[in-house]
Amino acid sequence: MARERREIRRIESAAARQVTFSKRRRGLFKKAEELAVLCDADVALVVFSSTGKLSQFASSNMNEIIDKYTTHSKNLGKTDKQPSIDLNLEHSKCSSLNEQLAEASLQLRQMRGEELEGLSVEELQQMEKNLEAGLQRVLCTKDQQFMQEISELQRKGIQLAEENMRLRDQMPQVPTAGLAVPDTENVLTEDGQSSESVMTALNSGSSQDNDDGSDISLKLGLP
Amino acid sequence: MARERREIRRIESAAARQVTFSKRRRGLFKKAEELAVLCDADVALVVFSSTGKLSQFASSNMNEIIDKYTTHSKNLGKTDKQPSIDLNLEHSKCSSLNEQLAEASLQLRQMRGEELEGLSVEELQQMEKNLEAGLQRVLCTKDQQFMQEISELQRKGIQLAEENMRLRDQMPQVPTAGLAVPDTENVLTEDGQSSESVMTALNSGSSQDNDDGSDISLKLGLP
DNA sequence: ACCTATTGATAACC
DNA sequence: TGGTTATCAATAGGT
Repeated sequence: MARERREIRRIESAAARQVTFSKRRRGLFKKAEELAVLCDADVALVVFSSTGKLSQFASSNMNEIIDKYTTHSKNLGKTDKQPSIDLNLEHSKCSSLNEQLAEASLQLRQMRGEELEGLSVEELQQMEKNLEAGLQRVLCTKDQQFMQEISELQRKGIQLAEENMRLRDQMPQVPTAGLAVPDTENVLTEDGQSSESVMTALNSGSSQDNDDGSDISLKLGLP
Repeated sequence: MARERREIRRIESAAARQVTFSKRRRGLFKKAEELAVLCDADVALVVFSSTGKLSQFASSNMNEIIDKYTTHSKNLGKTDKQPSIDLNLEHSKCSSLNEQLAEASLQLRQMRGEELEGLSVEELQQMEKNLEAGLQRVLCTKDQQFMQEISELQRKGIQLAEENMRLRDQMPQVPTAGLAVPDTENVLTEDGQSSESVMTALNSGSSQDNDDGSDISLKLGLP
Protein backbone atom coordinates (compact mmCIF):
# COMPACT_ATOMS: atom_id res chain seq x y z
CA MET A 1 0.00 0.00 0.00
CA ALA A 2 2.42 2.58 -0.97
CA ARG A 3 4.75 3.88 -3.58
CA GLU A 4 5.16 0.39 -4.78
CA ARG A 5 3.58 -2.92 -4.00
CA ARG A 6 5.62 -5.14 -1.74
CA GLU A 7 5.69 -8.89 -1.92
CA ILE A 8 4.72 -10.59 1.30
CA ARG A 9 7.88 -12.44 2.08
CA ARG A 10 10.62 -11.97 4.61
CA ILE A 11 12.43 -8.67 4.12
CA GLU A 12 16.08 -9.50 3.73
CA SER A 13 17.61 -6.19 4.75
CA ALA A 14 17.65 -6.05 8.53
CA ALA A 15 17.34 -2.29 8.54
CA ALA A 16 14.37 -2.18 6.20
CA ARG A 17 12.77 -5.01 8.14
CA GLN A 18 13.08 -3.02 11.34
CA VAL A 19 11.50 0.06 9.79
CA THR A 20 8.63 -1.89 8.30
CA PHE A 21 8.15 -3.70 11.57
CA SER A 22 7.74 -0.45 13.50
CA LYS A 23 5.25 0.97 11.06
CA ARG A 24 3.18 -2.12 10.49
CA ARG A 25 3.13 -3.00 14.14
CA ARG A 26 1.61 0.37 14.90
CA GLY A 27 -0.99 -0.20 12.19
CA LEU A 28 -1.80 -3.67 13.43
CA PHE A 29 -2.31 -2.55 16.99
CA LYS A 30 -4.52 0.29 15.85
CA LYS A 31 -6.70 -2.08 13.86
CA ALA A 32 -6.87 -4.50 16.75
CA GLU A 33 -8.13 -1.78 19.01
CA GLU A 34 -10.62 -0.54 16.44
CA LEU A 35 -12.06 -4.03 16.05
CA ALA A 36 -12.40 -4.35 19.78
CA VAL A 37 -14.17 -1.03 20.15
CA LEU A 38 -16.37 -1.09 17.06
CA CYS A 39 -17.53 -4.66 17.44
CA ASP A 40 -17.34 -5.01 21.17
CA ALA A 41 -14.92 -7.90 20.79
CA ASP A 42 -12.28 -9.15 23.16
CA VAL A 43 -8.93 -8.93 21.44
CA ALA A 44 -5.48 -9.99 22.56
CA LEU A 45 -2.41 -9.42 20.43
CA VAL A 46 1.13 -10.45 21.26
CA VAL A 47 4.06 -9.66 18.99
CA PHE A 48 7.70 -10.62 19.37
CA SER A 49 10.03 -8.83 17.01
CA SER A 50 12.74 -10.84 15.30
CA THR A 51 15.12 -9.46 17.92
CA GLY A 52 12.90 -10.85 20.67
CA LYS A 53 11.29 -7.63 21.86
CA LEU A 54 7.74 -8.00 23.12
CA SER A 55 4.75 -5.81 22.30
CA GLN A 56 1.23 -6.53 23.40
CA PHE A 57 -2.31 -5.28 23.20
CA ALA A 58 -5.39 -6.49 25.00
CA SER A 59 -8.83 -4.95 24.84
CA SER A 60 -9.46 -6.01 28.42
CA ASN A 61 -7.06 -7.97 30.54
CA MET A 62 -4.40 -9.96 28.77
CA ASN A 63 -4.25 -12.77 31.28
CA GLU A 64 -8.01 -13.11 31.35
CA ILE A 65 -8.14 -13.40 27.60
CA ILE A 66 -5.36 -15.92 27.58
CA ASP A 67 -7.18 -17.90 30.24
CA LYS A 68 -10.34 -17.78 28.22
CA TYR A 69 -8.39 -18.92 25.20
CA THR A 70 -6.70 -21.82 26.94
CA THR A 71 -10.04 -22.85 28.40
CA HIS A 72 -11.65 -22.83 24.99
CA SER A 73 -8.89 -24.73 23.25
CA LYS A 74 -8.45 -27.11 26.17
CA ASN A 75 -11.86 -28.50 25.36
CA LEU A 76 -10.39 -30.04 22.28
CA GLY A 77 -6.79 -30.48 23.22
CA LYS A 78 -5.96 -32.15 26.45
CA THR A 79 -6.80 -34.31 29.36
CA ASP A 80 -3.38 -33.84 30.88
CA LYS A 81 -2.80 -33.06 34.45
CA GLN A 82 -0.83 -33.56 37.58
CA PRO A 83 2.76 -32.45 37.61
CA SER A 84 2.23 -28.76 38.20
CA ILE A 85 1.22 -26.80 35.16
CA ASP A 86 4.10 -24.39 35.53
CA LEU A 87 6.63 -27.16 35.38
CA ASN A 88 5.00 -28.60 32.31
CA LEU A 89 5.11 -25.23 30.67
CA GLU A 90 8.76 -24.77 31.50
CA HIS A 91 9.56 -28.21 30.28
CA SER A 92 7.81 -27.85 26.96
CA LYS A 93 9.51 -24.51 26.54
CA CYS A 94 12.82 -26.22 27.13
CA SER A 95 12.07 -28.88 24.58
CA SER A 96 11.08 -26.30 22.09
CA LEU A 97 14.20 -24.27 22.75
CA ASN A 98 16.25 -27.39 22.44
CA GLU A 99 14.76 -28.11 19.06
CA GLN A 100 15.28 -24.57 17.89
CA LEU A 101 18.87 -24.65 19.07
CA ALA A 102 19.48 -27.96 17.33
CA GLU A 103 18.03 -26.56 14.14
CA ALA A 104 20.08 -23.39 14.39
CA SER A 105 23.33 -25.21 14.97
CA LEU A 106 22.60 -27.60 12.15
CA GLN A 107 22.12 -24.61 9.90
CA LEU A 108 25.37 -23.11 11.14
CA ARG A 109 27.26 -26.31 10.54
CA GLN A 110 25.78 -26.58 7.10
CA MET A 111 26.75 -23.03 6.29
CA ARG A 112 30.26 -24.01 7.25
CA GLY A 113 30.01 -26.84 4.79
CA GLU A 114 29.42 -29.71 7.19
CA GLU A 115 26.66 -32.31 7.10
CA LEU A 116 25.53 -31.44 3.63
CA GLU A 117 24.93 -35.06 2.69
CA GLY A 118 21.20 -35.13 3.14
CA LEU A 119 20.44 -31.95 1.21
CA SER A 120 18.76 -31.84 -2.15
CA VAL A 121 20.25 -30.03 -5.08
CA GLU A 122 17.68 -27.29 -4.65
CA GLU A 123 18.59 -26.81 -1.01
CA LEU A 124 22.24 -26.71 -1.92
CA GLN A 125 21.60 -24.05 -4.51
CA GLN A 126 19.70 -22.01 -1.98
CA MET A 127 22.59 -22.30 0.45
CA GLU A 128 24.99 -21.29 -2.26
CA LYS A 129 22.92 -18.20 -2.90
CA ASN A 130 22.76 -17.33 0.80
CA LEU A 131 26.47 -17.87 1.29
CA GLU A 132 27.36 -15.74 -1.67
CA ALA A 133 25.06 -12.97 -0.51
CA GLY A 134 26.48 -13.14 3.00
CA LEU A 135 30.01 -13.15 1.69
CA GLN A 136 29.33 -10.10 -0.41
CA ARG A 137 27.96 -8.21 2.56
CA VAL A 138 30.88 -9.23 4.73
CA LEU A 139 33.35 -8.07 2.12
CA CYS A 140 31.52 -4.79 1.80
CA THR A 141 31.56 -4.21 5.52
CA LYS A 142 35.21 -5.13 5.76
CA ASP A 143 36.12 -2.70 3.04
CA GLN A 144 34.20 0.03 4.75
CA GLN A 145 36.10 -0.59 7.95
CA PHE A 146 39.40 -0.55 6.10
CA MET A 147 38.54 2.75 4.53
CA GLN A 148 37.53 4.16 7.85
CA GLU A 149 40.81 3.06 9.36
CA ILE A 150 42.69 4.59 6.48
CA SER A 151 40.93 7.90 6.85
CA GLU A 152 41.80 7.89 10.50
CA LEU A 153 45.44 7.18 9.74
CA GLN A 154 45.53 9.91 7.15
CA ARG A 155 44.06 12.33 9.60
CA LYS A 156 46.64 11.42 12.20
CA GLY A 157 49.42 11.58 9.64
CA ILE A 158 48.50 15.07 8.65
CA GLN A 159 48.20 16.11 12.25
CA LEU A 160 51.69 14.81 12.84
CA ALA A 161 53.00 16.56 9.78
CA GLU A 162 51.58 19.81 10.99
CA GLU A 163 53.06 19.30 14.42
CA ASN A 164 56.32 18.61 12.69
CA MET A 165 56.11 21.81 10.75
CA ARG A 166 55.38 23.82 13.84
CA LEU A 167 58.36 22.36 15.56
CA ARG A 168 60.58 23.20 12.65
CA ASP A 169 59.31 26.72 12.67
CA GLN A 170 60.31 27.01 16.27
CA MET A 171 63.82 25.86 15.41
CA PRO A 172 64.96 28.11 12.62
CA GLN A 173 68.60 27.17 13.23
CA VAL A 174 68.04 23.75 11.67
CA PRO A 175 68.52 24.05 7.93
CA THR A 176 65.66 22.40 6.02
CA ALA A 177 67.77 21.10 3.21
CA GLY A 178 66.52 18.87 0.41
CA LEU A 179 62.97 17.91 -0.52
CA ALA A 180 61.15 18.92 2.54
CA VAL A 181 58.27 21.09 3.60
CA PRO A 182 56.08 22.89 1.17
CA ASP A 183 55.09 24.61 4.40
CA THR A 184 52.01 26.76 4.16
CA GLU A 185 49.95 24.15 2.39
CA ASN A 186 48.25 22.42 5.25
CA VAL A 187 45.89 24.99 6.59
CA LEU A 188 43.89 23.99 9.61
CA THR A 189 40.13 23.91 9.53
CA GLU A 190 38.12 24.46 12.68
CA ASP A 191 38.20 20.91 13.97
CA GLY A 192 41.85 20.48 13.28
CA GLN A 193 41.48 18.61 10.00
CA SER A 194 43.34 20.04 7.08
CA SER A 195 41.54 20.62 3.83
CA GLU A 196 43.93 18.26 2.13
CA SER A 197 43.11 15.36 4.40
CA VAL A 198 39.46 15.80 3.68
CA MET A 199 39.99 15.65 -0.03
CA THR A 200 42.16 12.56 0.26
CA ALA A 201 39.53 10.79 2.32
CA LEU A 202 36.93 11.65 -0.26
CA ASN A 203 39.01 10.25 -3.07
CA SER A 204 39.76 6.97 -1.35
CA GLY A 205 36.12 6.69 -0.43
CA SER A 206 34.90 6.77 -3.98
CA SER A 207 37.29 4.05 -5.10
CA GLN A 208 35.24 1.38 -3.35
CA ASP A 209 33.30 -0.74 -5.78
CA ASN A 210 34.73 -4.14 -6.57
CA ASP A 211 34.18 -6.89 -4.02
CA ASP A 212 37.56 -7.75 -2.62
CA GLY A 213 40.15 -6.63 -5.06
CA SER A 214 40.49 -3.53 -3.01
CA ASP A 215 43.73 -1.90 -3.96
CA ILE A 216 43.81 0.96 -1.61
CA SER A 217 47.01 2.90 -1.76
CA LEU A 218 47.96 4.80 1.29
CA LYS A 219 49.67 8.08 0.77
CA LEU A 220 50.47 10.37 3.57
CA GLY A 221 51.13 13.70 2.03
CA LEU A 222 54.34 14.07 3.93
CA PRO A 223 56.34 17.20 3.50
CA MET B 1 -12.10 3.94 5.21
CA ALA B 2 -14.89 3.98 2.85
CA ARG B 3 -17.84 5.81 1.51
CA GLU B 4 -17.94 7.66 4.72
CA ARG B 5 -15.73 7.90 7.72
CA ARG B 6 -16.87 5.88 10.68
CA GLU B 7 -16.33 6.93 14.22
CA ILE B 8 -14.49 4.40 16.31
CA ARG B 9 -17.10 3.60 18.89
CA ARG B 10 -19.28 0.62 19.56
CA ILE B 11 -21.71 -0.09 16.69
CA GLU B 12 -25.16 -0.19 18.17
CA SER B 13 -26.94 -2.20 15.51
CA ALA B 14 -26.15 -5.85 16.14
CA ALA B 15 -26.47 -6.70 12.46
CA ALA B 16 -24.12 -3.97 11.30
CA ARG B 17 -21.75 -4.87 14.10
CA GLN B 18 -21.66 -8.46 12.91
CA VAL B 19 -20.98 -7.45 9.32
CA THR B 20 -18.21 -5.08 10.30
CA PHE B 21 -16.76 -7.69 12.62
CA SER B 22 -16.46 -10.22 9.81
CA LYS B 23 -14.84 -7.80 7.45
CA ARG B 24 -12.44 -6.23 9.88
CA ARG B 25 -11.52 -9.49 11.49
CA ARG B 26 -10.41 -10.84 8.14
CA GLY B 27 -8.36 -7.69 7.56
CA LEU B 28 -6.78 -7.87 10.99
CA PHE B 29 -5.72 -11.48 10.61
CA LYS B 30 -4.29 -10.75 7.20
CA LYS B 31 -2.23 -7.90 8.57
CA ALA B 32 -1.07 -10.02 11.47
CA GLU B 33 0.20 -12.67 9.12
CA GLU B 34 1.84 -10.11 6.86
CA LEU B 35 3.72 -8.62 9.80
CA ALA B 36 4.88 -12.07 10.84
CA VAL B 37 6.10 -12.95 7.37
CA LEU B 38 7.59 -9.62 6.32
CA CYS B 39 9.38 -8.92 9.55
CA ASP B 40 10.09 -12.43 10.74
CA ALA B 41 8.12 -11.71 13.90
CA ASP B 42 6.28 -14.05 16.17
CA VAL B 43 2.65 -12.99 16.29
CA ALA B 44 -0.27 -14.34 18.29
CA LEU B 45 -3.77 -12.95 17.91
CA VAL B 46 -6.84 -14.06 19.84
CA VAL B 47 -10.27 -12.61 19.18
CA PHE B 48 -13.54 -13.31 20.93
CA SER B 49 -16.57 -11.92 19.15
CA SER B 50 -19.25 -10.23 21.20
CA THR B 51 -21.17 -13.48 20.91
CA GLY B 52 -18.25 -15.35 22.45
CA LYS B 53 -16.94 -17.04 19.35
CA LEU B 54 -13.19 -17.57 19.29
CA SER B 55 -10.86 -16.87 16.38
CA GLN B 56 -7.12 -17.14 16.60
CA PHE B 57 -3.95 -16.68 14.61
CA ALA B 58 -0.39 -17.58 15.51
CA SER B 59 2.63 -17.27 13.28
CA SER B 60 4.19 -20.27 14.96
CA ASN B 61 2.70 -22.18 17.85
CA MET B 62 0.09 -20.39 19.90
CA ASN B 63 1.00 -22.05 23.17
CA GLU B 64 4.67 -21.39 22.70
CA ILE B 65 4.02 -17.73 22.06
CA ILE B 66 1.79 -17.48 25.09
CA ASP B 67 4.48 -19.17 27.16
CA LYS B 68 7.06 -16.74 25.88
CA TYR B 69 4.71 -13.90 26.70
CA THR B 70 4.03 -15.03 30.25
CA THR B 71 7.75 -15.53 30.80
CA HIS B 72 8.57 -12.07 29.52
CA SER B 73 5.92 -10.28 31.49
CA LYS B 74 6.79 -12.27 34.58
CA ASN B 75 10.22 -10.70 34.49
CA LEU B 76 8.80 -7.22 34.81
CA GLY B 77 5.45 -7.71 36.44
CA LYS B 78 5.96 -9.77 39.52
CA THR B 79 7.82 -10.25 42.70
CA ASP B 80 7.22 -13.92 42.29
CA LYS B 81 8.37 -16.07 45.12
CA GLN B 82 9.97 -19.47 45.29
CA PRO B 83 8.32 -21.43 42.51
CA SER B 84 9.88 -24.70 43.66
CA ILE B 85 13.45 -25.74 43.09
CA ASP B 86 12.54 -27.92 40.15
CA LEU B 87 11.03 -24.99 38.42
CA ASN B 88 14.09 -22.88 39.12
CA LEU B 89 16.27 -25.55 37.64
CA GLU B 90 14.13 -25.77 34.57
CA HIS B 91 14.15 -22.04 34.31
CA SER B 92 17.89 -21.68 34.48
CA LYS B 93 18.21 -24.41 31.90
CA CYS B 94 15.83 -22.41 29.78
CA SER B 95 17.80 -19.23 30.20
CA SER B 96 20.96 -20.94 29.18
CA LEU B 97 19.25 -22.42 26.15
CA ASN B 98 17.83 -19.04 25.35
CA GLU B 99 21.29 -17.49 25.43
CA GLN B 100 22.72 -20.21 23.26
CA LEU B 101 19.89 -19.82 20.82
CA ALA B 102 20.35 -16.06 20.71
CA GLU B 103 24.05 -16.52 20.06
CA ALA B 104 23.41 -19.08 17.35
CA SER B 105 20.87 -16.95 15.55
CA LEU B 106 23.13 -13.93 15.77
CA GLN B 107 25.83 -15.97 14.10
CA LEU B 108 23.39 -17.12 11.45
CA ARG B 109 22.24 -13.57 10.77
CA GLN B 110 25.83 -12.44 10.55
CA MET B 111 26.67 -15.22 8.13
CA ARG B 112 23.82 -13.95 6.04
CA GLY B 113 25.47 -10.56 6.15
CA GLU B 114 23.25 -8.82 8.67
CA GLU B 115 24.25 -6.96 11.81
CA LEU B 116 27.90 -6.80 10.89
CA GLU B 117 28.28 -3.29 12.21
CA GLY B 118 29.95 -4.12 15.50
CA LEU B 119 32.55 -6.53 14.16
CA SER B 120 36.25 -5.83 13.97
CA VAL B 121 38.23 -6.22 10.79
CA GLU B 122 39.78 -9.40 12.18
CA GLU B 123 36.37 -10.90 12.90
CA LEU B 124 35.19 -9.95 9.46
CA GLN B 125 38.16 -11.61 7.89
CA GLN B 126 37.49 -14.75 9.88
CA MET B 127 33.88 -14.72 8.70
CA GLU B 128 35.01 -14.23 5.15
CA LYS B 129 37.25 -17.26 5.46
CA ASN B 130 34.46 -19.36 6.95
CA LEU B 131 31.97 -18.28 4.33
CA GLU B 132 34.35 -19.02 1.52
CA ALA B 133 35.18 -22.42 2.95
CA GLY B 134 31.50 -23.20 3.42
CA LEU B 135 30.69 -22.04 -0.06
CA GLN B 136 33.43 -24.22 -1.52
CA ARG B 137 32.11 -27.27 0.31
CA VAL B 138 28.56 -26.54 -0.75
CA LEU B 139 29.65 -26.22 -4.37
CA CYS B 140 31.58 -29.46 -4.10
CA THR B 141 28.64 -31.31 -2.63
CA LYS B 142 26.32 -29.90 -5.22
CA ASP B 143 28.60 -31.03 -8.03
CA GLN B 144 28.85 -34.47 -6.50
CA GLN B 145 25.09 -34.73 -6.38
CA PHE B 146 24.81 -33.61 -9.96
CA MET B 147 27.33 -36.19 -11.05
CA GLN B 148 25.63 -38.88 -9.05
CA GLU B 149 22.31 -38.00 -10.60
CA ILE B 150 23.88 -38.06 -14.02
CA SER B 151 25.48 -41.44 -13.46
CA GLU B 152 22.18 -42.80 -12.32
CA LEU B 153 20.43 -41.45 -15.38
CA GLN B 154 23.11 -42.81 -17.65
CA ARG B 155 22.78 -46.21 -16.03
CA LYS B 156 19.05 -46.18 -16.56
CA GLY B 157 19.48 -44.95 -20.09
CA ILE B 158 21.80 -47.77 -20.95
CA GLN B 159 19.48 -50.25 -19.32
CA LEU B 160 16.65 -48.95 -21.43
CA ALA B 161 18.72 -49.01 -24.55
CA GLU B 162 19.55 -52.62 -23.95
CA GLU B 163 15.95 -53.46 -23.26
CA ASN B 164 15.10 -51.68 -26.46
CA MET B 165 17.58 -53.71 -28.42
CA ARG B 166 16.28 -56.95 -26.99
CA LEU B 167 12.76 -56.03 -27.95
CA ARG B 168 13.80 -55.22 -31.45
CA ASP B 169 15.54 -58.55 -31.73
CA GLN B 170 12.38 -60.28 -30.66
CA MET B 171 10.34 -58.48 -33.33
CA PRO B 172 12.25 -58.82 -36.56
CA GLN B 173 9.03 -58.32 -38.52
CA VAL B 174 8.87 -54.65 -37.55
CA PRO B 175 10.97 -52.60 -39.92
CA THR B 176 12.89 -49.96 -38.04
CA ALA B 177 12.20 -47.35 -40.65
CA GLY B 178 13.31 -43.79 -40.07
CA LEU B 179 13.76 -42.47 -36.59
CA ALA B 180 10.29 -43.09 -35.33
CA VAL B 181 9.53 -45.82 -32.91
CA PRO B 182 5.76 -45.88 -32.75
CA ASP B 183 3.66 -47.18 -29.90
CA THR B 184 6.08 -49.67 -28.40
CA GLU B 185 7.66 -46.77 -26.59
CA ASN B 186 6.39 -47.13 -23.12
CA VAL B 187 8.06 -50.29 -22.03
CA LEU B 188 8.27 -50.92 -18.37
CA THR B 189 11.65 -51.42 -16.81
CA GLU B 190 12.17 -53.66 -13.86
CA ASP B 191 11.19 -51.11 -11.30
CA GLY B 192 8.12 -50.02 -13.15
CA GLN B 193 9.36 -46.77 -14.64
CA SER B 194 8.52 -46.11 -18.24
CA SER B 195 11.16 -45.04 -20.67
CA GLU B 196 9.28 -41.86 -21.29
CA SER B 197 9.53 -40.75 -17.68
CA VAL B 198 13.23 -41.36 -17.74
CA MET B 199 13.71 -39.28 -20.84
CA THR B 200 11.79 -36.48 -19.28
CA ALA B 201 14.00 -36.67 -16.23
CA LEU B 202 17.05 -36.56 -18.44
CA ASN B 203 15.90 -33.43 -20.17
CA SER B 204 15.00 -31.56 -17.05
CA GLY B 205 18.19 -32.65 -15.38
CA SER B 206 20.51 -31.52 -18.09
CA SER B 207 18.96 -28.10 -18.41
CA GLN B 208 20.65 -27.08 -15.20
CA ASP B 209 24.08 -25.69 -15.86
CA ASN B 210 24.46 -21.98 -16.03
CA ASP B 211 24.82 -20.96 -12.39
CA ASP B 212 28.24 -22.21 -11.52
CA GLY B 213 29.97 -22.84 -14.74
CA SER B 214 29.73 -26.60 -14.81
CA ASP B 215 28.58 -27.47 -18.27
CA ILE B 216 28.13 -31.17 -18.26
CA SER B 217 26.64 -32.51 -21.43
CA LEU B 218 24.81 -35.76 -21.20
CA LYS B 219 25.17 -38.23 -24.01
CA LEU B 220 23.61 -41.63 -23.93
CA GLY B 221 25.59 -43.91 -26.17
CA LEU B 222 22.55 -45.18 -28.00
CA PRO B 223 23.01 -48.15 -30.32
C1' DA C 1 -21.95 -11.94 -1.38
C1' DC C 2 -20.37 -8.40 -4.57
C1' DC C 3 -19.31 -3.45 -5.91
C1' DT C 4 -16.81 0.97 -5.74
C1' DA C 5 -16.15 5.58 -3.76
C1' DT C 6 -13.60 6.86 -0.25
C1' DT C 7 -10.67 6.67 3.62
C1' DG C 8 -6.71 4.55 5.70
C1' DA C 9 -2.21 2.37 5.65
C1' DT C 10 2.23 2.38 4.14
C1' DA C 11 6.83 2.03 0.97
C1' DA C 12 10.17 4.87 -0.36
C1' DC C 13 12.50 8.89 0.54
C1' DC C 14 14.54 12.61 3.80
C1' DT D 1 13.10 7.60 14.92
C1' DG D 2 9.85 10.69 12.94
C1' DG D 3 7.72 13.43 8.85
C1' DT D 4 6.09 13.65 3.81
C1' DT D 5 3.93 11.94 -0.30
C1' DA D 6 2.47 8.93 -3.99
C1' DT D 7 0.25 4.69 -4.11
C1' DC D 8 -1.87 0.67 -2.80
C1' DA D 9 -5.23 -1.73 0.23
C1' DA D 10 -9.23 -1.98 3.37
C1' DT D 11 -13.68 -1.09 3.88
C1' DA D 12 -18.62 1.53 4.56
C1' DG D 13 -22.55 1.71 2.51
C1' DG D 14 -25.36 0.25 -0.99
C1' DT D 15 -27.18 -3.52 -4.16
